[in-house]
Amino acid sequence: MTLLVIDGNSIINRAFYGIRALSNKKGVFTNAITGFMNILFKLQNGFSPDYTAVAFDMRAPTFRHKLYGEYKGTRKPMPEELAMQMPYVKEILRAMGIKIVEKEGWEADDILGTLSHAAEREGFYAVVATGDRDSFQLITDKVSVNLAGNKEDILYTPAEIKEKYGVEPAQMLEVKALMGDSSDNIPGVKGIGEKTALDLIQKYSDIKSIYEKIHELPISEKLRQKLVEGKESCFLSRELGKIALDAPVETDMSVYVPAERDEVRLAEILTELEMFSILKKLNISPGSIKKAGELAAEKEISEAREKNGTKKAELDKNAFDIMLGGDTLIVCHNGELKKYHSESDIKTVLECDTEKRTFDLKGLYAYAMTKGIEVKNAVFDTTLSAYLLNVSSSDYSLEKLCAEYRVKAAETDEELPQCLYELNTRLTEKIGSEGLEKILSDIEIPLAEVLTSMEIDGVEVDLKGIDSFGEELKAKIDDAEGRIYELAGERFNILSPKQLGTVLFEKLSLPSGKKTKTGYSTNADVLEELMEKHPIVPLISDYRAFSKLQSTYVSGLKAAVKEDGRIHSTFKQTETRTGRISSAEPNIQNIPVRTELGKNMRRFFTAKEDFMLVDADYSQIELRVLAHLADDKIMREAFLNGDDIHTITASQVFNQPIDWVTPELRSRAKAVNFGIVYGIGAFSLAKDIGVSVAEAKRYIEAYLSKYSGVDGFMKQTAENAKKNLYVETMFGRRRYIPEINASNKVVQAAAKRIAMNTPIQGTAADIIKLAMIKVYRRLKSENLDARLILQVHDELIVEAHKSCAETAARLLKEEMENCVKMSVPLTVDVKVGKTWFDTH
DNA sequence: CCAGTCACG
DNA sequence: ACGTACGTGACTGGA
Repeated sequence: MTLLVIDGNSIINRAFYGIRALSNKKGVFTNAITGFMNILFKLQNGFSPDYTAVAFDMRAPTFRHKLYGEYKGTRKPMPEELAMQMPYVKEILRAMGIKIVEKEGWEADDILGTLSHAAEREGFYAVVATGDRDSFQLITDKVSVNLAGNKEDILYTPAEIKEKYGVEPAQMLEVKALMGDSSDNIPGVKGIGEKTALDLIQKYSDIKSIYEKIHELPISEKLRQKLVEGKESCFLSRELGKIALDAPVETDMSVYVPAERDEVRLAEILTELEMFSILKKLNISPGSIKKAGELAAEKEISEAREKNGTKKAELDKNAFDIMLGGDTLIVCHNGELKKYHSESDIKTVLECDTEKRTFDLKGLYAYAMTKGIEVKNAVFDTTLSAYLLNVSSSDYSLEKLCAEYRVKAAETDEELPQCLYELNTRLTEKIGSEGLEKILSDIEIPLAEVLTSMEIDGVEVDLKGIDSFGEELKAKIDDAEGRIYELAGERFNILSPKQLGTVLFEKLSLPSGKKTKTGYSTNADVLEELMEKHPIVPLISDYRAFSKLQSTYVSGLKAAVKEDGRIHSTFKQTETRTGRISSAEPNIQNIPVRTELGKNMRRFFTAKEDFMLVDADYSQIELRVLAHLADDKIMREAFLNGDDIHTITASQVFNQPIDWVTPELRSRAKAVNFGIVYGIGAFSLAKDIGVSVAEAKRYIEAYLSKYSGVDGFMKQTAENAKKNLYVETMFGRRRYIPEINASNKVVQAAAKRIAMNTPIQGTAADIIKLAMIKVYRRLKSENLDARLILQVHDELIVEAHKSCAETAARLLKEEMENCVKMSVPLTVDVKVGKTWFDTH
């Protein structure tokens, strides 16, 4: 028979600090709960205990704790993010039927001691699971300690302790009496550390024996003096460190046999916490999950309806719920599922007038477009809706969504129609109650078609050109490499930050500034500081730049070219938290442009024969969005006048007439403008433009006092975020930011910056998405031999036949500038060229 | 698989 | 005293 007794506080504490912050959408943190549950599973699987108990601290001002108070009273209070997780852990344990043991005035440690001791008396084995080593004194032949959450997953037995510390487990208390424990505020003997303490106890067994013959011991006079002076503290420490074996808790083991678990309750709590992986590990029956889902959904829906005055969604039963599985089209209709395999059948279904609710619309378009099939009347998409409802998720699989929206997941094809219908109903309701219908129907759904078309078209690349550029780079890399080895006096891997750090900061003794978690920082900022200090530094900087170009761009792009001589990047529609689209395999949105050398890469992105590239980019779209959202008088005026915004900002911030603004001042003002958009901090601004932090602080203050609309907008946005736990773009796209109320100041400050930046970046993203849809449609309706092929956040690229390139250019500018009405004009610069390089 | 680095808007 | 601007994706080295 085995008893598992867990130190709840200690394990939860470990989990909290060991796992990065996780939270559900409502801002309940879940990292400690998740960590605790995983450790609990591991312990249950590892030891298959017959009895289980979880102990928690309950400190109260009893006599014993008044004694403690002097020492332990100084312990930091539990952070709010951790405290809020405690009741959930307890509730989960109760639902699992696991006994919680706590007693006013007693610490978890004492309960561990008492229960393990009681188990031993019965002749049982006991495993004590805790995060700290205090409990080693409890170890006996029958009681072992598992240091849960530790890397080395050792089960500590008397033999282990003896081997590791050279003393008996019971003597660990004696050791502690000497060395103390700073984390527990146990003083020990001043000046004695672990080594001396272990040595003394190994030789003399316990503190009593030591002090009995303290004057005869063959030890240094210095040590003797320390011991004599620390005598009182030593005996007190022993008392403080001693774990009780007689706490007044139930010691009849039969109480700790787990009771039957309440599956519905478990499912309820875990779905509320959005802890689906744990839910899965518990193997809860689908019936219970469904029941819990119904209960929770009912509650949530009625709450949402009450708040928004909306009524229950009734989805059209005649519409199709559609999914693509490989080359098979799965169509659910009125509870029935049909599969279509032949292209002509699929064409008939997709092109019929019946309304369609899809799952992964872009995927469906990808299939359809390549076969010349249209998708008619797509009115709803599961994936896109789920994205709009929670832009921060990284998994929009059907399985995950069913769990998140409390719909019973389909285990067989027969159940799929029900599942999709219910899931889509839930999503439709939420889209409605959060005001996201427009953004779904007018932006994301039509955009899916545009993105698919762009992916299919791709962009032509000049392979020969890339190759010869690669040759040039190779020569530069080899040359730099040779010189670096020469200056360093050895060969090493220059791309290894670790090896490079050793060479720069140890061998060459250059002043090392910043450090990273793993060693010296060697990033571009650090190298910049060292530029003049040693001739090897600029070479390393060059070597890095050449290698980056070679590996990511030359080799990377070459590998991505398909048989048609074009690159077909994937545009991801549900990836970013701000509403931007992202590009991958290869990423086409980070092709070099800022350096002369890197810019050359753009020569290899070219229009096909007889075609031209038409490149149109928004000018300062984010600042214009800010001027509009903040309704800032001065900033709006500047854009309405067509003034240079950075010059105006310089004139405002530095209090200079416009004509007196030097390039240097303009450049600083530009950095301030960027900083404002990102949610500025004086430290970073100072670093960016190379002035003192005090100076940077003055700039920001001046900025916000001149642009008072911006100041008000930022304050209002942060306030709204705190109240709602989300922020919105001009079009209502939402991002939840639960961390906005974090007690950790650093976390909260970061959340605040996100809150201020997201409406700006997100609105700009909404605008260009609208522009893409308009441009796509117009190119089509006007029958131009021109296609939208690339998007780089504020820039659209069209490949147009040379005969209509100028027409396409005018069309692009017109659609982009007029796609939304704002209180400031949007302006677009367009250029036509054979290659991407030529259009800049 | 993560950390560090660096390319873009 | 601490950590320090928003949003991405790809590559390399090294545990």
